[in-house]
Amino acid sequence: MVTGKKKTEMREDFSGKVSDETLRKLVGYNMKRAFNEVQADLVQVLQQFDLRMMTYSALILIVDNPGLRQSHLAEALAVERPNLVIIIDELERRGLIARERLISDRRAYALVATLPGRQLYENALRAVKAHETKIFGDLDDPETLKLIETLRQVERRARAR
Amino acid sequence: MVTGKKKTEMREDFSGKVSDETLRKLVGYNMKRAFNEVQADLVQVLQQFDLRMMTYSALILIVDNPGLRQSHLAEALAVERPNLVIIIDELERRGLIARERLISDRRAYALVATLPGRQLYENALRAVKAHETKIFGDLDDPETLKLIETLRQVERRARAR
DNA sequence: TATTGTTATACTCTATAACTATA
DNA sequence: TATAGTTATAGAGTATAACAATA
Repeated sequence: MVTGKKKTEMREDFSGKVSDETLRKLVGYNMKRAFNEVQADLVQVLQQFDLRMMTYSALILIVDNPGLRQSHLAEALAVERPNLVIIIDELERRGLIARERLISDRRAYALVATLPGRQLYENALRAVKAHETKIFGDLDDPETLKLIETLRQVERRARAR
Repeated sequence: MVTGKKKTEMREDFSGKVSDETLRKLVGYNMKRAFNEVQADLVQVLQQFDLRMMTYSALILIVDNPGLRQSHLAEALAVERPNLVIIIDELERRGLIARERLISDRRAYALVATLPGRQLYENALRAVKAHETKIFGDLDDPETLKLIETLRQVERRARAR
């Protein structure tokens, strides 16, 4: 061996200098690592409101779209219907939303937010925006808007696989 | 009501036009949705090689860093040690890598890729790069490099929470 | 027959505590 | 006493099949 080092000695020289160049050249890997960190911070923010990411996303869509059905909510959030049931159960049990039977189609529910639900929406949104500003910078900056645009384009292109 | 529509009628008008403006203004939500789609495509690509995302990431680092220890690999991949064990088990069982005891510290293993492991690395990497080019465009383009740089910056800022 | 919401279930990913063997 | 790897386990998140009520 040219370096003069023995094989077994070489194999111990990895204290903190592992090469991850190959992985770091892949966009997907960097997306995963970045999102994991963002998510870890967001989870802590939402914990203060006793919300998880999916329960909060659902609450937002229900407040913004009063009366929508579970099936439409599931589609909008890209969640399977069975998984949405427990999310809605939790929001309803906490009195943040209500299931109202439709007269025109008695199979379906119209989902509506309660006053406490709308208040929690506002308070949590303020905290989430602060969290996002901390990580991404001003949310109205051209650079942030460009990032969102890029991500949406990536989503579309990956969806059209 | 000004529109003249009854409440219950309004609550059915949600066929495909759910407003998700609030969520779509949040960078994190767009990251999640984009990554979910990218991941779904990547999973299919790796399935052809009987690899999952974590087994493939681990294989890459072992090939690129012959002799590294499991603890260093776990740290580099941001995976808890117990979860890495089953990943390494699988790679070893398939003859893609080997655990070699260190003489200097008989608690630790040096992880090394086998020839089949290095060959699978090459073949899978070719497929993964094709998948990434399909979704992100040319991987050497300034725009792609900029996206990676942005993601890494986001990762650092979120980590420094 | 088809659809809405539901139940049951299973599989993956991830996180923690405690053990063993070595240091 | 501390560290490397391991075991067991539990919690999320997600996916599918099958059912009851209704269309």
